[in-house]
Amino acid sequence: MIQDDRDRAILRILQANARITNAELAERVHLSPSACLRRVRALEESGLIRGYTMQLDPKAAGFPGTAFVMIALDQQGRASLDAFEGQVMKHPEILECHLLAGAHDYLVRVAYRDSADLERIHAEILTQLPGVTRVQSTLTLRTVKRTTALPV
Amino acid sequence: MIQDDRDRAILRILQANARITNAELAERVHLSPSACLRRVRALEESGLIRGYTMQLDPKAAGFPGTAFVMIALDQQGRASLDAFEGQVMKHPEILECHLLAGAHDYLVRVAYRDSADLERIHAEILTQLPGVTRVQSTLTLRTVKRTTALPV
DNA sequence: TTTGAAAACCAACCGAA
DNA sequence: TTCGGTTGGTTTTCAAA
Repeated sequence: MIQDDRDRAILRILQANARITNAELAERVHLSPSACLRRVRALEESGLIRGYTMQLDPKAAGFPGTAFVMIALDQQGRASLDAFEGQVMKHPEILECHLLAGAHDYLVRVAYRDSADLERIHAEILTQLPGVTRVQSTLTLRTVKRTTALPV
Repeated sequence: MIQDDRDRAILRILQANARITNAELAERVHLSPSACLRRVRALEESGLIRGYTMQLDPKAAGFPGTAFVMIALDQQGRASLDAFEGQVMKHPEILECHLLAGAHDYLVRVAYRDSADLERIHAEILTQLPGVTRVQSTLTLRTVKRTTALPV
Protein backbone atom coordinates (compact mmCIF):
# COMPACT_ATOMS: atom_id res chain seq x y z
CA MET A 1 0.00 0.00 0.00
CA ILE A 2 0.94 3.64 -0.40
CA GLN A 3 2.36 4.86 2.92
CA ASP A 4 2.91 8.59 2.53
CA ASP A 5 3.62 11.43 0.13
CA ARG A 6 7.14 10.09 -0.44
CA ASP A 7 5.60 6.97 -1.95
CA ARG A 8 3.25 9.08 -4.05
CA ALA A 9 6.19 11.10 -5.37
CA ILE A 10 8.02 7.91 -6.30
CA LEU A 11 4.96 6.60 -8.13
CA ARG A 12 4.41 9.85 -10.02
CA ILE A 13 8.01 9.92 -11.20
CA LEU A 14 8.09 6.26 -12.22
CA GLN A 15 4.78 6.60 -14.05
CA ALA A 16 6.35 9.32 -16.17
CA ASN A 17 9.72 7.65 -16.63
CA ALA A 18 10.09 4.00 -15.73
CA ARG A 19 13.75 3.84 -16.77
CA ILE A 20 15.05 6.52 -14.45
CA THR A 21 17.97 5.19 -12.42
CA ASN A 22 17.43 4.47 -8.78
CA ALA A 23 20.13 6.98 -7.93
CA GLU A 24 18.34 9.82 -9.70
CA LEU A 25 14.95 8.79 -8.37
CA ALA A 26 16.38 8.82 -4.86
CA GLU A 27 17.79 12.28 -5.37
CA ARG A 28 14.50 13.65 -6.66
CA VAL A 29 12.56 12.40 -3.63
CA HIS A 30 15.33 13.32 -1.16
CA LEU A 31 16.22 9.82 -0.05
CA SER A 32 19.37 7.76 -0.08
CA PRO A 33 19.51 5.30 -2.97
CA SER A 34 19.07 2.29 -0.71
CA ALA A 35 16.09 3.69 1.16
CA CYS A 36 14.52 4.62 -2.16
CA LEU A 37 15.09 1.21 -3.64
CA ARG A 38 13.57 -0.43 -0.57
CA ARG A 39 10.42 1.59 -1.04
CA VAL A 40 10.18 0.69 -4.72
CA ARG A 41 10.64 -3.01 -3.91
CA ALA A 42 7.96 -2.80 -1.20
CA LEU A 43 5.55 -1.15 -3.63
CA GLU A 44 6.28 -3.90 -6.14
CA GLU A 45 5.78 -6.65 -3.54
CA SER A 46 2.47 -5.15 -2.45
CA GLY A 47 1.07 -5.66 -5.93
CA LEU A 48 0.52 -1.94 -6.46
CA ILE A 49 3.04 -1.90 -9.30
CA ARG A 50 1.82 -4.10 -12.10
CA GLY A 51 4.85 -3.73 -14.33
CA TYR A 52 6.92 -1.46 -16.53
CA THR A 53 6.10 -0.97 -20.19
CA MET A 54 7.41 0.84 -23.21
CA GLN A 55 5.11 3.27 -24.98
CA LEU A 56 5.29 3.29 -28.77
CA ASP A 57 4.17 6.04 -31.06
CA PRO A 58 1.22 4.34 -32.76
CA LYS A 59 1.62 6.14 -36.09
CA ALA A 60 5.34 5.46 -36.26
CA ALA A 61 4.69 1.82 -35.42
CA GLY A 62 2.35 1.49 -38.40
CA PHE A 63 -0.96 1.89 -36.62
CA PRO A 64 -2.31 5.24 -37.77
CA GLY A 65 -5.73 4.62 -36.32
CA THR A 66 -7.68 3.03 -33.54
CA ALA A 67 -11.38 2.35 -33.40
CA PHE A 68 -13.84 1.88 -30.59
CA VAL A 69 -16.26 -0.98 -31.06
CA MET A 70 -19.45 -1.66 -29.12
CA ILE A 71 -20.24 -5.35 -28.97
CA ALA A 72 -23.46 -6.93 -27.70
CA LEU A 73 -23.83 -10.61 -26.80
CA ASP A 74 -26.96 -12.73 -27.26
CA GLN A 75 -26.72 -14.04 -23.70
CA GLN A 76 -25.35 -12.61 -20.49
CA GLY A 77 -24.69 -15.72 -18.39
CA ARG A 78 -21.36 -16.26 -16.67
CA ALA A 79 -20.37 -18.90 -19.22
CA SER A 80 -21.12 -16.66 -22.19
CA LEU A 81 -19.11 -13.78 -20.78
CA ASP A 82 -16.18 -16.08 -19.95
CA ALA A 83 -16.17 -17.59 -23.43
CA PHE A 84 -16.20 -14.15 -25.02
CA GLU A 85 -13.50 -12.72 -22.76
CA GLY A 86 -11.28 -15.75 -23.21
CA GLN A 87 -11.23 -15.20 -26.95
CA VAL A 88 -10.68 -11.46 -26.54
CA MET A 89 -7.50 -12.14 -24.60
CA LYS A 90 -6.09 -14.15 -27.50
CA HIS A 91 -6.15 -11.35 -30.07
CA PRO A 92 -3.37 -8.75 -29.83
CA GLU A 93 -5.32 -6.47 -32.19
CA ILE A 94 -7.78 -5.94 -29.33
CA LEU A 95 -6.02 -3.44 -27.10
CA GLU A 96 -8.74 -2.98 -24.53
CA CYS A 97 -12.02 -4.57 -23.55
CA HIS A 98 -14.38 -3.16 -20.95
CA LEU A 99 -17.70 -4.54 -19.73
CA LEU A 100 -20.02 -1.57 -19.45
CA ALA A 101 -22.80 -0.97 -16.95
CA GLY A 102 -26.33 -0.58 -18.25
CA ALA A 103 -26.97 -2.64 -21.34
CA HIS A 104 -24.14 -5.06 -20.49
CA ASP A 105 -22.32 -4.37 -23.70
CA TYR A 106 -18.61 -4.56 -24.21
CA LEU A 107 -16.56 -1.60 -25.37
CA VAL A 108 -13.48 -2.73 -27.23
CA ARG A 109 -10.61 -0.74 -28.70
CA VAL A 110 -8.68 -2.08 -31.67
CA ALA A 111 -5.55 -0.94 -33.49
CA TYR A 112 -5.50 -1.25 -37.27
CA ARG A 113 -2.93 -0.58 -39.97
CA ASP A 114 -5.31 0.69 -42.69
CA SER A 115 -8.93 0.44 -43.70
CA ALA A 116 -8.44 -3.01 -45.20
CA ASP A 117 -6.95 -4.15 -41.91
CA LEU A 118 -9.93 -2.80 -40.02
CA GLU A 119 -12.23 -4.67 -42.41
CA ARG A 120 -10.33 -7.85 -41.69
CA ILE A 121 -10.44 -7.33 -37.93
CA HIS A 122 -14.15 -6.66 -38.11
CA ALA A 123 -14.98 -9.66 -40.29
CA GLU A 124 -12.48 -12.24 -39.09
CA ILE A 125 -12.15 -11.41 -35.42
CA LEU A 126 -14.89 -9.29 -33.90
CA THR A 127 -17.91 -10.85 -35.56
CA GLN A 128 -16.45 -14.31 -34.91
CA LEU A 129 -16.18 -13.87 -31.15
CA PRO A 130 -18.55 -16.27 -29.36
CA GLY A 131 -22.11 -15.04 -28.77
CA VAL A 132 -21.78 -11.73 -30.64
CA THR A 133 -25.04 -10.31 -32.01
CA ARG A 134 -24.12 -6.71 -32.77
CA VAL A 135 -20.84 -4.98 -33.68
CA GLN A 136 -20.73 -1.23 -34.13
CA SER A 137 -17.45 0.55 -34.87
CA THR A 138 -16.61 4.20 -34.38
CA LEU A 139 -13.34 5.50 -35.79
CA THR A 140 -11.11 7.78 -33.79
CA LEU A 141 -10.32 10.92 -35.77
CA ARG A 142 -7.63 11.99 -33.36
CA THR A 143 -6.37 10.92 -29.96
CA VAL A 144 -6.01 14.08 -27.94
CA LYS A 145 -4.70 12.51 -24.78
CA ARG A 146 -3.71 9.01 -23.80
CA THR A 147 -1.94 8.44 -20.54
CA THR A 148 -1.57 5.36 -18.42
CA ALA A 149 -0.71 7.47 -15.40
CA LEU A 150 -3.13 7.55 -12.51
CA PRO A 151 -3.41 10.81 -10.49
CA VAL A 152 -1.91 9.35 -7.31
CA MET B 1 11.76 3.16 -38.28
CA ILE B 2 11.52 -0.55 -37.70
CA GLN B 3 14.19 -2.26 -39.82
CA ASP B 4 13.57 -5.98 -39.43
CA ASP B 5 12.21 -8.76 -37.24
CA ARG B 6 15.08 -8.22 -34.80
CA ASP B 7 13.74 -4.75 -34.12
CA ARG B 8 10.23 -6.12 -33.76
CA ALA B 9 11.43 -8.67 -31.22
CA ILE B 10 13.15 -5.93 -29.23
CA LEU B 11 9.98 -3.85 -29.25
CA ARG B 12 7.78 -6.76 -28.17
CA ILE B 13 10.07 -7.56 -25.25
CA LEU B 14 10.39 -3.95 -24.11
CA GLN B 15 6.65 -3.42 -24.38
CA ALA B 16 6.17 -6.29 -21.94
CA ASN B 17 9.05 -5.40 -19.62
CA ALA B 18 10.64 -2.00 -19.92
CA ARG B 19 13.10 -2.61 -17.06
CA ILE B 20 14.83 -5.62 -18.53
CA THR B 21 18.60 -5.12 -18.55
CA ASN B 22 20.30 -4.54 -21.86
CA ALA B 23 22.37 -7.68 -21.30
CA GLU B 24 19.32 -9.92 -20.97
CA LEU B 25 17.50 -8.22 -23.83
CA ALA B 26 20.54 -8.80 -26.04
CA GLU B 27 20.64 -12.46 -25.11
CA ARG B 28 16.95 -12.96 -25.88
CA VAL B 29 17.26 -11.46 -29.37
CA HIS B 30 20.64 -13.13 -30.05
CA LEU B 31 22.73 -9.99 -30.28
CA SER B 32 25.76 -8.71 -28.45
CA PRO B 33 24.89 -6.21 -25.71
CA SER B 34 26.44 -3.32 -27.58
CA ALA B 35 24.70 -4.09 -30.86
CA CYS B 36 21.43 -4.44 -28.99
CA LEU B 37 21.88 -1.14 -27.18
CA ARG B 38 22.67 0.56 -30.48
CA ARG B 39 19.37 -0.64 -31.91
CA VAL B 40 17.40 0.50 -28.88
CA ARG B 41 19.02 3.92 -29.04
CA ALA B 42 18.26 4.17 -32.76
CA LEU B 43 14.62 3.26 -32.14
CA GLU B 44 14.45 5.93 -29.45
CA GLU B 45 16.07 8.54 -31.71
CA SER B 46 13.65 7.76 -34.53
CA GLY B 47 10.72 8.78 -32.34
CA LEU B 48 9.16 5.34 -32.45
CA ILE B 49 9.66 4.90 -28.72
CA ARG B 50 7.64 7.51 -26.89
CA GLY B 51 8.79 6.59 -23.40
CA TYR B 52 8.79 4.08 -20.60
CA THR B 53 6.04 4.02 -18.00
CA MET B 54 5.09 2.17 -14.87
CA GLN B 55 1.73 0.41 -14.80
CA LEU B 56 -0.17 0.63 -11.52
CA ASP B 57 -2.94 -1.62 -10.38
CA PRO B 58 -5.87 0.81 -10.44
CA LYS B 59 -7.76 -0.80 -7.56
CA ALA B 60 -4.66 -0.97 -5.35
CA ALA B 61 -3.91 2.66 -6.17
CA GLY B 62 -7.34 3.71 -4.91
CA PHE B 63 -9.15 3.96 -8.23
CA PRO B 64 -11.63 1.09 -8.23
CA GLY B 65 -13.47 2.36 -11.24
CA THR B 66 -13.20 4.16 -14.51
CA ALA B 67 -15.96 5.66 -16.59
CA PHE B 68 -16.34 6.48 -20.25
CA VAL B 69 -17.90 9.85 -20.95
CA MET B 70 -19.28 11.10 -24.25
CA ILE B 71 -19.00 14.85 -24.56
CA ALA B 72 -20.57 17.03 -27.24
CA LEU B 73 -19.57 20.62 -27.96
CA ASP B 74 -21.85 23.41 -29.11
CA GLN B 75 -19.44 24.40 -31.90
CA GLN B 76 -16.94 22.49 -33.96
CA GLY B 77 -14.60 25.20 -35.15
CA ARG B 78 -10.84 24.87 -34.78
CA ALA B 79 -10.80 27.38 -31.93
CA SER B 80 -13.52 25.56 -29.98
CA LEU B 81 -11.78 22.23 -30.28
CA ASP B 82 -8.44 23.72 -29.25
CA ALA B 83 -9.94 25.43 -26.22
CA PHE B 84 -11.61 22.21 -25.13
CA GLU B 85 -8.53 20.07 -25.67
CA GLY B 86 -6.27 22.51 -23.90
CA GLN B 87 -8.37 22.24 -20.76
CA VAL B 88 -8.57 18.46 -21.06
CA MET B 89 -4.77 18.25 -20.93
CA LYS B 90 -4.74 20.08 -17.61
CA HIS B 91 -6.80 17.55 -15.66
CA PRO B 92 -5.02 14.37 -14.54
CA GLU B 93 -8.37 12.75 -13.77
CA ILE B 94 -8.95 12.61 -17.52
CA LEU B 95 -6.89 9.63 -18.63
CA GLU B 96 -7.82 9.64 -22.27
CA CYS B 97 -9.59 11.87 -24.76
CA HIS B 98 -10.44 10.85 -28.30
CA LEU B 99 -12.16 12.86 -31.01
CA LEU B 100 -14.58 10.49 -32.69
CA ALA B 101 -15.63 10.36 -36.32
CA GLY B 102 -19.27 10.89 -37.17
CA ALA B 103 -21.01 13.23 -34.77
CA HIS B 104 -17.68 14.87 -33.81
CA ASP B 105 -18.10 14.00 -30.16
CA TYR B 106 -15.30 13.37 -27.74
CA LEU B 107 -14.95 10.12 -25.86
CA VAL B 108 -13.20 10.65 -22.58
CA ARG B 109 -12.11 8.15 -19.93
CA VAL B 110 -11.83 9.24 -16.30
CA ALA B 111 -10.54 7.53 -13.15
CA TYR B 112 -12.46 8.09 -9.92
CA ARG B 113 -11.98 7.03 -6.29
CA ASP B 114 -15.66 6.54 -5.39
CA SER B 115 -19.09 7.69 -6.49
CA ALA B 116 -18.70 11.02 -4.73
CA ASP B 117 -15.47 11.55 -6.61
CA LEU B 118 -17.18 10.78 -9.91
CA GLU B 119 -19.88 13.29 -9.01
CA ARG B 120 -17.23 15.89 -8.38
CA ILE B 121 -15.41 15.16 -11.64
CA HIS B 122 -18.68 15.37 -13.53
CA ALA B 123 -19.85 18.60 -11.93
CA GLU B 124 -16.57 20.46 -11.42
CA ILE B 125 -14.53 19.33 -14.38
CA LEU B 126 -16.40 17.79 -17.29
CA THR B 127 -19.41 20.10 -17.42
CA GLN B 128 -17.08 23.10 -16.94
CA LEU B 129 -14.95 22.34 -19.99
CA PRO B 130 -15.35 25.09 -22.60
CA GLY B 131 -18.20 24.64 -25.08
CA VAL B 132 -19.71 21.52 -23.56
CA THR B 133 -23.41 20.96 -24.26
CA ARG B 134 -23.89 17.31 -23.36
CA VAL B 135 -22.10 14.95 -20.96
CA GLN B 136 -23.11 11.32 -20.77
CA SER B 137 -21.25 8.89 -18.49
CA THR B 138 -21.14 5.12 -18.70
CA LEU B 139 -19.54 3.21 -15.84
CA THR B 140 -17.18 0.35 -16.48
CA LEU B 141 -18.31 -2.76 -14.61
CA ARG B 142 -15.09 -4.55 -15.27
CA THR B 143 -12.00 -4.03 -17.37
CA VAL B 144 -11.33 -7.32 -19.10
CA LYS B 145 -8.21 -6.29 -20.94
CA ARG B 146 -6.09 -3.21 -20.99
CA THR B 147 -2.76 -3.28 -22.73
CA THR B 148 -0.59 -0.52 -24.06
CA ALA B 149 1.25 -2.97 -26.28
CA LEU B 150 0.83 -2.69 -30.03
CA PRO B 151 0.96 -5.90 -32.09
CA VAL B 152 4.23 -5.04 -33.84
C1' DT C 1 32.57 -7.93 -31.11
C1' DT C 2 35.47 -7.41 -27.14
C1' DT C 3 36.97 -4.83 -23.34
C1' DG C 4 37.55 -1.86 -19.40
C1' DA C 5 36.47 2.19 -16.81
C1' DA C 6 32.59 4.47 -14.80
C1' DA C 7 28.09 4.16 -13.12
C1' DA C 8 24.43 1.86 -10.90
C1' DC C 9 22.65 -1.73 -8.22
C1' DC C 10 21.56 -3.95 -3.95
C1' DA C 11 22.40 -6.74 0.17
C1' DA C 12 24.43 -6.42 4.70
C1' DC C 13 25.18 -3.61 8.37
C1' DC C 14 24.82 0.58 11.50
C1' DG C 15 22.43 4.19 14.00
C1' DA C 16 18.53 7.17 15.34
C1' DA C 17 13.69 7.81 16.35
C1' DT D 1 11.11 -2.27 15.85
C1' DT D 2 11.11 0.41 11.98
C1' DC D 3 13.08 3.49 8.75
C1' DG D 4 16.88 5.97 6.69
C1' DG D 5 22.02 6.13 5.80
C1' DT D 6 26.60 4.02 4.66
C1' DT D 7 29.60 0.70 2.74
C1' DG D 8 31.47 -2.49 -0.65
C1' DG D 9 31.20 -6.33 -3.82
C1' DT D 10 28.65 -7.29 -8.09
C1' DT D 11 26.31 -6.10 -12.23
C1' DT D 12 25.41 -3.06 -15.98
C1' DT D 13 26.33 0.42 -19.05
C1' DC D 14 28.60 2.34 -22.98
C1' DA D 15 32.28 4.19 -25.65
C1' DA D 16 36.91 3.15 -27.40
C1' DA D 17 39.71 -0.25 -29.44
